This record gives sequence, C-alpha cells and structure tokens, in this order.
Amino acid sequence: MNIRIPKGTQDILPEDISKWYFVENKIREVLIKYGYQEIRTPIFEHTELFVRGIGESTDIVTKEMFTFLDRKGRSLTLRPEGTAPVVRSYLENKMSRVYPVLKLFYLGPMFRCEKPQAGRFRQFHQFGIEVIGTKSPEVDAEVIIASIEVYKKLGLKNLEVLINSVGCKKCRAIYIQKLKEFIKDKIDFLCLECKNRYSKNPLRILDCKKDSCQKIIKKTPIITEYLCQDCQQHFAEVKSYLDILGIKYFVEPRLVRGLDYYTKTAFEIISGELGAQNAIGGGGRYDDLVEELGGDPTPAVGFAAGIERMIIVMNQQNVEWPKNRGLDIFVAKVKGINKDIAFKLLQKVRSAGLSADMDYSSKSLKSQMRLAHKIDVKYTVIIGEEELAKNMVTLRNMKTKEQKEVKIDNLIDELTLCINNV
RNA sequence: GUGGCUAUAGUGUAAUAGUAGCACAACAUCCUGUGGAGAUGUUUGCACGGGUGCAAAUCCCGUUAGUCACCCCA
Repeated sequence: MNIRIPKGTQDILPEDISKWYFVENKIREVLIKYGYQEIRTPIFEHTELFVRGIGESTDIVTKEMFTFLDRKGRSLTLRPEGTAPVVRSYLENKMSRVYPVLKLFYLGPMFRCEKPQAGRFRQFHQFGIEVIGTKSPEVDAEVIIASIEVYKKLGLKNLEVLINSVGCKKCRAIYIQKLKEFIKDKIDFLCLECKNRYSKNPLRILDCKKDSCQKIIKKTPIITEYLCQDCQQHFAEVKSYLDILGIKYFVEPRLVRGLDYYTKTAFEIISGELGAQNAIGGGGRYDDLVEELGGDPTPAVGFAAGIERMIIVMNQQNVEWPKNRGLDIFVAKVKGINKDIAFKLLQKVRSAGLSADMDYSSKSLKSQMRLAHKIDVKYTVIIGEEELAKNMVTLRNMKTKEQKEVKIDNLIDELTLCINNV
C-alpha cells in the first residue's frame, strides 16, 4: 500500500456505482424533459478563462484552483466550476447563430484545492444548467423549478430555497457605497476578516457568521431597497412566477454568492442535514459574463448542484436506492467436465443477449453455486456428466430452487423464456 | 490556509508498556454433482518515519490520511 489516493478524492466503488447511475439518469431525465441539452466541455481549460470568468479576487481563483503548466509553458487549470467553460464553448462554437436562446446542462467532475471536510472534496461532481440569451424572469424561475424537480425525483426532502437579488452593475455599485458608508464608523467592531473584506469585497461581510459582525450586519441597509427600477421589477416577477407555481422560498436579503459574475437573481438551496456545508446547490443570473468573456452582451442564468452532497442527504434521509440487478445466468460445471464445453456455452448465452458469467477456476460445484448466489444470478445452468450424455443440462431457478433438465439445443430459447418471465 | 479530535485484519472493535484477541465477512472441509443454516478449520492487522524504555499497538515528535470547526463553497 505505497501509493494512496490523493487527498480529498475518492473512489466510487462497484457497490456504489448503481447509486450514481440512478442519480445521473434522473438528472438527465428531468432536464431533458425541461428542454435542456447536455454539453460536455473539457476537464481543463486555459487558466485565464476562470480568472476572467469567476473573478480575480474570489477565493476560488486566489487559492482553490489546480493550476499547472503544460509542456510548452501554457497555464492550464482543472475546472473548478462549470459555467465559464459552458459560456466559452457557447462563444467558440457560435451557438447563438443557431439558437437565440440556448438551454444547456452538464454533469461531471469539478476540482477545487481546498481542505477536505464533510461534504467537501477536491474532486467532486456537479450537475448544472445554463440558459443563455434571455433576460426573462420566467427563466430564472424555471431554473429554480427544474433543479427542485431533480431533487424531488431523487426523493430529497426538507430543502429550502433562499433567494435574493444582488442587482446589476449600476445599482450594486450604489448599494456598496451605502454599505461602506454605514459600516465606516463601526469598522473597529468587525472581525479581522471583515475588515479586509471592507476594501476588497464588502458584500461578503453580509455572509459573516460571527456574532460581533452579525450585530452590525443586522442593521445594515438591505440591497433590495437600493435596486434600480429594472432590477426591482425583475426580482418581483421572478418571485411571482415562483408563487404561481407554488414554490416555497425565503427571501434572504443578505445572501451573497462567492462568484463575482452574479447579477440580479441569486439563490441557494440548502439542507439541514449537511452540517456546515449546507448548500446543496446554488445559482443565479449572470448577465455580464458572456460579454466579459468576449461575446456580445447576452443575459444568462444558471444553477449548479453538488452530487456528493445530494447523495449524502439521500443516505441520511434513507432514500430507497434501486437494487443492483444481478446477472441473468451463471454457468457451473461438475468436476471432470471439459472446461471448453462450459466456456463455449457461456458465450452462446451471452450472444443471445443475456448477461452471464462463470467461475473460471476449477472449484467444486458447491463453491460455484455459492458464487452464483453471491452475485445474485437468476438462473444457473449446471453441466453434469449424466445430463451431458443425454445432450442435456440442468437449469436451476435460484429463487425458487426448482430445477429441470433441458436439451442443450433448446437451452437458449428456454433461458430467454425464463428470464422474460422474471 | 488555521485549529480540535482520530488512525489495530475486508468491516466493526478489545488489549493502555510485557505472547495482538473477539465478532461479522471471506475461503475450505464435513456432503466422490447443488447457494442464504450448523459444525470444524484456514487466511488476513498495529497508517508511515523517527525518539524514549530492558521492552512500544500503547508514551513523545514528525509525516500522511480521515474527521469536525473556521474561511469559503457544491
């Protein structure tokens, strides 16, 4: 055991893989129903994409990226999130020419070099959706609803939707001004972190959980009161669409997200069962990002969710996972029977479209049966000398323990019939 | 990146300085050709590296990893 798995990564073992199939299938099923198309972008991109997209001063860019040089000295970065790559692809492939409004989703690993913790890994998986090319508030609502439906279809319960508007460039600047003015004479009472934030990213002060800061935060002006006409109306409409569809949400005027590109709508979906990392998904509108990355001004809105965190909550809520489906057929042979016969028969069964396996080591029939039981096969074909002399094999139903002799020539038909009846 | 706690067979645990044990799991035999039981038996372990001691799983230091909190986020 010399070489071990890198910190913060994990193997998804065969015993868990059906959970992942289940989750991934449900995600695709729901999102396709909502009219989203899957896109797969590379695992790594030019570092510049994330620096410009996510924001130079964000935590992700300053201290969480896996960045490396390729052999020609170009800086590449393992993607820490999915939105910037999708927008890059959108621009590079000139997708706007074909679809004025594009609805995309992605599903795959992301990388952030953080200290691992409950629900936090260095390689983790997200699914996300992006709608590029419309500023309609219905779409903000749809993105939220689509994500909620994914959660629901997976059996997740007791989730809360927190929503806020962080305004556009213009009104946010005004608000930040007001915020700074308000805090200015109280800055000595803030924690060290927040003192730094004051100049670097004052909005983030609102997120601080320290009691001393909270006292001040509670009295700060609220961004929603400073929204411009356009942002105010947009926010009101988003909420009304959620109301129309009966989605419960909490307006959280101090919700601020960690990525710089958000404008107007920002939202988070949280679960009480996750400890400190309670966000199971989050997103918002990013009306300036496409332009920031070199495209024409194009409004967009998106969402991303952490799949590991979803699975953690599902496990805690005792969601019933679909059972692993065992193989259809196991081929066993009695000692003394030529291996070739079993091997050939096995392949014949597989060719007929049934899943099948055998034990290649020459073990006793008993241990072969044990293996057949362990891997949960439906039927076992036993090749014995007496039957073989009659050109027959024994076919055993592992569930009912009934068995009968079948002519080898009729075996495939018989098996197909049996399996279809299970 | 900072701090607290943890590390013994595949899993879960005991021994707290003096022969590493138990349960489950796995495998085999009892049954010269039949899988969830039983009996018997077998295999598998002190995370890594140093230090103190006659003697270290046990005490000390470091590393690594896990875990929890902070920060931030999915």
